[in-house]
Amino acid sequence: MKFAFRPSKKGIPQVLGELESKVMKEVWDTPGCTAREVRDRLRVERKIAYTTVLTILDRLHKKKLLTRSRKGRAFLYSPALSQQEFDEIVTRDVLEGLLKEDSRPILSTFVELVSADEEQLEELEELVRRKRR
Amino acid sequence: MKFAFRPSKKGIPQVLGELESKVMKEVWDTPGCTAREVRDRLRVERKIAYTTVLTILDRLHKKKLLTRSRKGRAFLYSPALSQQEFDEIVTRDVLEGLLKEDSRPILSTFVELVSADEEQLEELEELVRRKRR
DNA sequence: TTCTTAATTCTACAGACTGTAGAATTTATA
DNA sequence: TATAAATTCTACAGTCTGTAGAATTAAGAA
Repeated sequence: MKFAFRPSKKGIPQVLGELESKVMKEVWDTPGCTAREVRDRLRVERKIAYTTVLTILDRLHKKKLLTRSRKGRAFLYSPALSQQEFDEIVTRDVLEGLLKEDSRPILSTFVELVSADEEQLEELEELVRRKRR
Repeated sequence: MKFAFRPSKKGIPQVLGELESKVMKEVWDTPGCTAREVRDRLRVERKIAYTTVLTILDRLHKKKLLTRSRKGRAFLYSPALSQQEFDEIVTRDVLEGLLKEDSRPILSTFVELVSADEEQLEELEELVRRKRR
């Protein structure tokens, strides 16, 4: 996958557009759904054209985030990855991207941020300990 | 600052465009330089119009990455931040962005990636130890 | 088989970001 | 005050995302 990570956003929109994110969420909630189903569920929130949803589904499919199969004349869309897998890949790519640089300042900034929460720091310590045996 | 981080790139272009990155580098190398100087130095590599360089300098100034003052009829451009400061902010923002999510998987992915290099892992261990007392 | 209609595909435009650069305008100084 | 240098203005292209109408395709009904 090749994406831009927007630190200022929260959740999936750090990586996908707002509407793309909503559509992904619908498909994660209901794998194997049709465009019409997605559109109907988005419609609850606000007015949106059916073809807009189709375009987004198609773009997510081109990005290989959705798979699809035919049922009658409609497509059934499913996630290519679970949200956990997706999150994992994003985290990995972003961290690898950061660690391309001199790792010293990254390590220290990371530890500093993690230290803001005592439990997080303990968790980190434990993880390091386990690796270090 | 508000930026998108592109993990697939390397260095400053993870955050700025290619040309913007080159221009920043020139200004970091020679604080207080003029547009003409930057253009002349970029010219060594490839053909580029003077106004293109001006546009980029102006955009970087609008992004508050460059400051400028007048000298005669020309502007002198200087970095608003050292490259170290810039890198630090990027690292911080990206890590904070990641840590908005459930931190457990991020911690473990981080430790996993860092473990690929024994020295990095030791460094991390030391940093954690220091925080922990 | 042909028709109806749901569904898809095609096309397009807008706004943000980046690269690119000519044209018009301003201004320092000879 | 004229001129050359510098800036500002404007604009277009390509990418990404949001938006949606128009045209086309094809499943299922008659």
